[in-house]
Amino acid sequence: MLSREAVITVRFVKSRTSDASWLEGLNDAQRAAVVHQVGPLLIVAGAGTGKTKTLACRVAHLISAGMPPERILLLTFTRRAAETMLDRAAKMAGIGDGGRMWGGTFHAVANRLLRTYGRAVDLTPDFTVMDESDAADLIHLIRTELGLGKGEKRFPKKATLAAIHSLMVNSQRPLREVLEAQFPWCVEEAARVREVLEGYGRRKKSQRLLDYDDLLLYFSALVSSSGMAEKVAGQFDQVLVDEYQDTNLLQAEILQGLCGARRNLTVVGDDAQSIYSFRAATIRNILDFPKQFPGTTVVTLEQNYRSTQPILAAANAVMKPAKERYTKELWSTRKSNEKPVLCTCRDEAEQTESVCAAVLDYRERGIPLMRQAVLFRTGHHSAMLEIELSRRNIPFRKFGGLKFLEAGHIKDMLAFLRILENPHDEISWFRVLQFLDGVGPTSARRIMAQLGVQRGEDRALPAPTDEDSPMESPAANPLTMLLQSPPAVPTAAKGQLQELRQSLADCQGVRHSRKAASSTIDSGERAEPAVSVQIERLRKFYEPVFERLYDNASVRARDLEQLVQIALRYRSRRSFVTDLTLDPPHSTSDFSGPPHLDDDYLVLSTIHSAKGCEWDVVHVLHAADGNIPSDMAVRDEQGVEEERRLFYVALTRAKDRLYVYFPLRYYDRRFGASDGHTFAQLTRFLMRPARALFAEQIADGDDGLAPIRRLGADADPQSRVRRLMSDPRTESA
DNA sequence: GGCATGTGTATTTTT
DNA sequence: TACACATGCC
Repeated sequence: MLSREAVITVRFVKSRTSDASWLEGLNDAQRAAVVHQVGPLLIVAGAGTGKTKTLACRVAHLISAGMPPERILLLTFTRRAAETMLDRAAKMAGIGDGGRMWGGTFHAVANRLLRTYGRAVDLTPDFTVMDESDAADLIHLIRTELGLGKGEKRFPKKATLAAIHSLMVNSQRPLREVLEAQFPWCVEEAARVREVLEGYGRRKKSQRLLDYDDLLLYFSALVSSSGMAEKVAGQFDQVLVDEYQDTNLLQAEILQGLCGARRNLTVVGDDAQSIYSFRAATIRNILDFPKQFPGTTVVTLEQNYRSTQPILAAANAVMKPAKERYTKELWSTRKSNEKPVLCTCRDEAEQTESVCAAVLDYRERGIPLMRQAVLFRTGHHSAMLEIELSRRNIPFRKFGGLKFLEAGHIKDMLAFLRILENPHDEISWFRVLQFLDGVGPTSARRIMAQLGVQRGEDRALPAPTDEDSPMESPAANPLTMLLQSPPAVPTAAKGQLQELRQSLADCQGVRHSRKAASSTIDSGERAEPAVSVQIERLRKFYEPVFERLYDNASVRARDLEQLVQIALRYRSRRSFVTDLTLDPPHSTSDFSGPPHLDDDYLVLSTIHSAKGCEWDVVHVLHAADGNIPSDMAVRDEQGVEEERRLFYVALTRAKDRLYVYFPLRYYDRRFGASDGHTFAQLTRFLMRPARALFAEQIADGDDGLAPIRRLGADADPQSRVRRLMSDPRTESA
């Protein structure tokens, strides 16, 4: 897996030695940020202004000044970003193990701290972390139990309920307010929504499940609890936060607790790139930072090292009408005569055609696919392009959109592992039991009750006393129950049940149906086979189920292989399962043939996932109103403003060349199947004067891309010759 | 009653 | 594509 910023890292490290000469490579503003001494620091870093470099240098500087690496905490948006930065800093500072520094997402750091200090906030260290869809599934379970959704009125669906809950927690606003603001059609049902969510809270607690929001919630509790705050906060002398514009209120609260009175806090961000309000991120965090942390030093980085001046001019023009922001005007010394291109196409097919042609053309001209990217608002915007790319044997990887982890078969496999990890995990049982023939929701519930999956909800967790938590007696463990005294199942499933029990037992490293040791130690500690081995064993049971369940089983089987590959890197099942939910692989290469990682490939990405990345050539698809801005987001001004920033993020990913495509007609699935074509309007963000900064092309005309398009045609003699000469392996990879 | 199966439909962005 | 919902089968 290639780091998005790997290129920069290598280049930088090679040209610098490990003494402090790296300070010389900085401009004045960057240097000021790097050498800042104590107290809160806000670095307002425009797109491409060397933010990563500055942050890494600052860490290196701190270390050179004598700060022990393990007393530095770097919070980032993705784990990869943390790794990249710490790695760079370690090399600059000339220390071998950057591993001693703390780095990761808020969620990952929360997980790590809570495994150690969780007891202080009434949490046993053996909790499992659920992802968003697990949360939705658990909510669904409660929703049906309460008989909701059967009434004559429609009741919010599980995903909606999960979203409501998450927004409420992360924005720390009361339920009613959240409903009124974001889910007005659910206001009437407020009482029942509350009922479901309360049940959800109780269930999580009794089953030791934490969702993403809980991680932050408990983290916050930890750093504000009277006993632990000192201890936890006292571990760190300096806290640095990247992408601060995309943090939420809860995260700001955590920082308050974490930095305590010392307030040695550095935050970096760009208010113009705040694009995660749907996850309750609030632009207020960065705008109000100086108020929240009095005595803040503000440093603004405005020199852009990434893009050519014409690209920046266009991006700035798009941003100009934005209302509240830190004013900054990005500038670059990278001159160019090439304006960004606005390419009007007849329809999506022509857009696809144009992109393919341009991509291939640039490749011919020496820009590898890797240094080009296609960006779009939503995952399915690239559907047609993906088909065309595979038809033409152009390898690509897609970031964002449907994730590996969300695929049903991956969730299936994880469900087994999670039962082994936490035998009270209700959603996993519910999923697994229904693999048995003739077992549906009702039977699954019955069996779960029989096994005692659901602990009494009122029963408190074991008091946080001494080291090893006094687990319930082995007999009360649902997994042990299953192995010792199999529950009644439909006759058709008898054999399957036997297989299931055997597979699970094999993973435990404990002999089937033998009296479990009376030890009170966590059963996971007993000589458990490697995770990859466990997966292989579970497949014995799962394989037939899998083939019955999914009609494209052969394609999906590859993913299971990949899961095994990932598992090989992990020592324990717990860290594997946790890591996978906390830092899921987020690319798919399903359609582009077998993944040769060293091969050149084109990057397709949602704009959200493109954050922090850069490419020589960037193609932005579907720049039509309704797509950008998404018509889901245009109800209020804030929504539109966020879409503006999103578009800005897309434009500022480009270093040398930028293409924005505008298909005149697009297919809108909402309007029937026969002829759902809609005539589109150009995105409102490219009205005058921004539009004037683009060179306009008509894809279909005799000018513009016509010469480029010819290259793609088989009939073109030149391309036929080229094809004959080129290496077949790279050509058809 | 509960399960398998088929049909229609609605799909933002993600730690 | 996956999910909610309706229908027919054990």
